[in-house]
Amino acid sequence: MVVERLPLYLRAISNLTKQGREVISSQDLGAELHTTPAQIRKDLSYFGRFGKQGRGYHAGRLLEELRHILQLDRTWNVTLVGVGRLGKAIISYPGFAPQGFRIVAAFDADSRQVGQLVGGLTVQPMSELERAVREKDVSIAIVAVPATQAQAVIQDLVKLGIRAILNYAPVTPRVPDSVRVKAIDPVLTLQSITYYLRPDGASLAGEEEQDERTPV
Amino acid sequence: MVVERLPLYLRAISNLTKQGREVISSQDLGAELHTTPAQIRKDLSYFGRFGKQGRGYHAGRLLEELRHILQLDRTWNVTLVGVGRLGKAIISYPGFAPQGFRIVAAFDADSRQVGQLVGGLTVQPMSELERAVREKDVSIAIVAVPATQAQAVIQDLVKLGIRAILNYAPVTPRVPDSVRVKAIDPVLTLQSITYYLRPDGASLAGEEEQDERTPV
DNA sequence: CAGCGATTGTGACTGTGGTTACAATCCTCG
DNA sequence: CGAGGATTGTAACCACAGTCACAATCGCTG
Ligand SMILES: NC(=O)c1ccc[n+]([C@@H]2O[C@H](COP(=O)([O-])OP(=O)(O)OC[C@H]3O[C@@H](n4cnc5c(N)ncnc54)[C@H](O)[C@@H]3O)[C@@H](O)[C@H]2O)c1
Ligand SMILES: NC(=O)c1ccc[n+]([C@@H]2O[C@H](COP(=O)([O-])OP(=O)(O)OC[C@H]3O[C@@H](n4cnc5c(N)ncnc54)[C@H](O)[C@@H]3O)[C@@H](O)[C@H]2O)c1
Repeated sequence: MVVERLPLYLRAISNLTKQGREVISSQDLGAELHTTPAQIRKDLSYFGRFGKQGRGYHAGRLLEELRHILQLDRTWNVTLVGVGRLGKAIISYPGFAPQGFRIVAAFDADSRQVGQLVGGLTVQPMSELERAVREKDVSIAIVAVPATQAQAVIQDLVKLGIRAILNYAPVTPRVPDSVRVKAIDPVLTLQSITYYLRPDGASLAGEEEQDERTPV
Repeated sequence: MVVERLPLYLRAISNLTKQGREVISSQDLGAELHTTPAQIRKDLSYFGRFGKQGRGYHAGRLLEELRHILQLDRTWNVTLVGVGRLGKAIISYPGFAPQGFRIVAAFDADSRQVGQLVGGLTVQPMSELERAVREKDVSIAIVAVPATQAQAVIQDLVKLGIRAILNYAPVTPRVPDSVRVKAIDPVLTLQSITYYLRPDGASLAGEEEQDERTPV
């Protein structure tokens, strides 16, 4: 949970730095991210003491520390499997590289996709996957194949030694515990959002709006 | 947290149903979703008693109940703002409609995008946004504009009465408490994933691997 | 250099989410 | 129709993430 927030902090600090800020307080960060300063201090203190009382955190220093904690002080090679509509948007997304994630190879099972040049990369056939993972030291894969293919593709990736997967397919794949899988699924997200979209903003869940509990 | 899992249950039950299953136990669901049966029972019991001891849950019944809880027993009209590379992939994604999310209008500020036909929708100029939201009863918006524009666009959407936003832009926008915002950001996701990608799988965080706590 | 305002780091507390264990209940089958 | 196996629902328990409050510390200023 903490770890999921650190990238958010990273982004906020980065933004404030670009605005010329040198020193940043937990208040500043809290305001930027819409959370409480205490939360931020607690999170950071979990990894070390980076601030100065009465002053705040030195932006550059904190950036570096967070990058180090998250292992973002290096480059990560990423491979993409499934270069359909979504895959194409992902490849040509310029947001990965500046953060140290380089998509170094893209693969598709469809021969009509193979050979295409997308975002500076030539789409390769699946038969080349193994070599690429090995030679290019890839440890992260982005999966953007149809749901029916996802489990099989992911299984292959795991066999090749991939250690983390960003999965766009609407499935919950089975992987060894050693492999981290994170899913991105807009439908699931929308499906939970609607829960809160009640006319009155009322809640459900067993009528717990009765604050006086009637003892049996 | 519970609410975020329900869509997962929904999907799993739906899958099992398609495989012909009529009755589903918490075990089955747990196996499918890679969680514990107890977790699932607890979650469900929070909203009511849907199962039968010794048997399990009736798939159809449970599906309906979950849909009702999440307010998915209706159609939701959605609008998309920002029809760039990502926006185009989203519009033409066939996964929304079957779950009751209909993208009924798409908007872009760039006149070169306006008028284009994408996935059965004609891209409209921003000036038409207000009318569409009003006339088509849109309460959810998907935002896929550049980061620099996101806050402004979202502010406008909120003013028009949008109650939920699925935000793809890498910013944490400020919105009133009444508006739900969920972000989808693959970079943030990758940035937290790398934390766990240590060679040995070791953890960091103040060396808490010492299980014997030395009392002060 | 003392006093002051600001801000951190953290101990203590709180609440909530998750796990465990089991009584209650149900279906089936002989 | 009774026994047995299966499975739920939940009470009791546990753990931990988040909140609160404050002493400790810092830089600045006069
Ligand atoms: N388009 C979106 O906005 C969107 C959003 C969320 C999730 N998704 C999911 O992402 C995935 C891809 O979506 P899309 O719209 O790009 O679909 P798509 O059909 O356009 O692309 C899928 C690509 O995967 C390739 N493929 C199929 N089987 C393969 C295999 N075994 N190995 C390698 N490549 C294979 C296909 O040739 C195709 O190019 C789907 O699972 C979809 O549900 C898409
Ligand atoms: N492409 C991806 O895979 C991807 C992944 C994650 C996040 N994102 C984010 O999604 C957003 C869009 O990404 P993209 O790759 O589609 O970029 P893009 O530049 O291809 O598309 C952005 C679109 O938004 C339009 N736009 C700009 N300002 C606008 C405004 N004020 N109102 C309405 N429309 C406006 C532009 O005309 C353009 O068509 C960005 O914030 C990006 O960071 C993209």
